[in-house]
Amino acid sequence: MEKEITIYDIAKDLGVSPATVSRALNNHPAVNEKTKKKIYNAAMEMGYQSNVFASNLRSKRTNNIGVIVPRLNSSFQSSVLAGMEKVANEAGFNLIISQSLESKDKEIANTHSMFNSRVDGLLVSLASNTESLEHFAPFIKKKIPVIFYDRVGNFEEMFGVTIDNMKAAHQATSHLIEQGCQRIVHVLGNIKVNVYHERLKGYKYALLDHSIPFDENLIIYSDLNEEAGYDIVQKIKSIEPRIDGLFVSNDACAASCLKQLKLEGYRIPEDIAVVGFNNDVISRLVEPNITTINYPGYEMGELAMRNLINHLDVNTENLLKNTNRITLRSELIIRESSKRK
Amino acid sequence: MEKEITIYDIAKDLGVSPATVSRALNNHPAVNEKTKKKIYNAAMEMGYQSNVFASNLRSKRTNNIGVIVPRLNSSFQSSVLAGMEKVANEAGFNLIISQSLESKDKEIANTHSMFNSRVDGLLVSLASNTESLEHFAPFIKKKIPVIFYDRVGNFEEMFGVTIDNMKAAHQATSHLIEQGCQRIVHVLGNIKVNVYHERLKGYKYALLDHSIPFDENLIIYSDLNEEAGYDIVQKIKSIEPRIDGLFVSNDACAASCLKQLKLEGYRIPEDIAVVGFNNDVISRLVEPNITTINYPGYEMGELAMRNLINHLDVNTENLLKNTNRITLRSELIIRESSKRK
DNA sequence: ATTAATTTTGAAACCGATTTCAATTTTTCT
DNA sequence: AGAAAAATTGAAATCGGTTTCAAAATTAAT
Repeated sequence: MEKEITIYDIAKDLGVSPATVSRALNNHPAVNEKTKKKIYNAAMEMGYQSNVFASNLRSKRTNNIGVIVPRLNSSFQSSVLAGMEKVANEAGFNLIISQSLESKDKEIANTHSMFNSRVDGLLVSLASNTESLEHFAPFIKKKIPVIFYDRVGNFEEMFGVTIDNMKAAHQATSHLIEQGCQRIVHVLGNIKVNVYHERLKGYKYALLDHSIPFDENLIIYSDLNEEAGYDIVQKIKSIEPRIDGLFVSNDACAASCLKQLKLEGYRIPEDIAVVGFNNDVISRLVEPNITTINYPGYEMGELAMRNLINHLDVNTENLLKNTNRITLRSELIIRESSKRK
Repeated sequence: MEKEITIYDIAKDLGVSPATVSRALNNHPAVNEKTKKKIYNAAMEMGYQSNVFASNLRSKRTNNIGVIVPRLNSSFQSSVLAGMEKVANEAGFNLIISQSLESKDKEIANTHSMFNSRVDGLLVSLASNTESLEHFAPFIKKKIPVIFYDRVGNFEEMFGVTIDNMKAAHQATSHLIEQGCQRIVHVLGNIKVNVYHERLKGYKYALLDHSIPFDENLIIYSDLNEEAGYDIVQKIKSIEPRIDGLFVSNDACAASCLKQLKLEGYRIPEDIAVVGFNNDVISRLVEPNITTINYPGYEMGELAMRNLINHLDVNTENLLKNTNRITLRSELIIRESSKRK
């Protein structure tokens, strides 16, 4: 075990006090420029490395920010993380990332673990079966900021960064109606998740606005993965009267449906017009290209992180009250899968 | 600011010494079971939370493991991270993740930052322009284990978890040859990256083994993103004599090429047989399905992390010498894009 | 009952940087 | 030059667990 260089070593070497060394290295104004230079150089030469533990112990800060995502291996989530990492890195924070794997219990465990490792702030996209936010209470009590993004839950009290899912779904559905669709199937995930809950609402309102009756049979619940297409299309085939529009809450799943529909001989968009969600790479690569909602994951990550970091400055306590929910702009991108001339 | 409960508070409350409290909470054998119970309960009731800073300061461990990836928003990397997170979480470690964005300089900065935050170990997939491993020297000197995965560089000294890229490329190329291809284009990324370097070798050897001359014109360098298809196909069109096989080092890019080739009127696989790499979701969703190499990202993450954690136990120093490079099994998955009856 | 062996416990040093408060040095002003 | 003000510096306490070493308490052995 090598002996580490401490500020005491530097102090002894230069015949000054550890206090001065500490101040110099933190660029404290109350230390003479010459002494500073001297200390910098000595620290350099001796290969000094600040001991974060000791420093954290006093400052009570880790410069670590926790992120809890439902799944790491999701195209959307990894864009979000990329955006977060960029902002955090530039601001000198580290990212501690863990995944809940869509399990409430694992989310709770992760939350505890983040709390114990004393992250300075927490960013969370909720698991699909999370029913309460109790497990975040310790953070609130200690005034450690917690910001939710995307999966913000149906809880009013919390900060969150989302898109307007209702509006987006309304747009998507309206678009299908404008293309002549009258019987539109909506495929979505667990209704407990705000994201799907709101999209369903948007779907319903769009029907209402165009005087199309809502039909419960046209709602299909799914885990939305890339293999779900088969089952979904089987269900679709059995629906009477025939459907002519399909709005899937996720591009990978939409692509899977598209493939299966083509296998079954449906023409897209003539027989069934299809709209996805997310604007994943995949929506641009399958044939026909899938009309989708552009869902700005990277920006969402940047914004959520920037917001969190703002909360960390003690001076900006008022921000806490002013910013309750931030809504990012999303947009419908019309492509071949739904465009009827 | 709330006063935090410390072991001193508990000690005073129960009339024992802080030392005993510390030992009890760490389940040290040299403390009476009854006292332990008593202390556990008191700690519970008082809402005690261990202060990691103080604890780290002595133990010199953070329980944080650093991961540096080229990009977070990559389907492959996020699978790897998912695997790593699972193993780390189960073993009680946190993951600190940062991305190099394929920049050597950012990688160096991230490495420094990880070192300063005193991670217990480091997992790295190198940026494409990294030319030396100097920046990891401080880790080596302090005996902090560093393990590379996937992008391990062309450096012999290092531990690493990879697949046998040469063999995989050999298999892919041989398969195309067996389907009757004679003029096979290989699309790959920066040759400095071991992954592409080795795949090119595999491609060449496969040609050699089937007595097909190597033609420099059939090698196309690309950044392999999902929009690269257009340029690649333009190049392909200009190649004389015509090509009849295409081996792309990445599924997203292969899909992009596939789409573009179809737009240009090529029949797949009759005119050009296509093989990708990675077995990304996308390879199963485009039409025709893309023949590809199954690249076990999740397992690679698990394995790399398990390996790193092993290195952390001081008793297993011998492991260091025994394990130099771990090679994961990969396999060719034959699908319609290359299957000629 | 006495001694030896074993368990438990506590006092105090320690990890390394930060910070308060007072002391010292330097600069400025009459 | 002498006093007052400003700029630097240092001693020592502090953050909260962990650990060493020795003392005290308990159990086992003779």
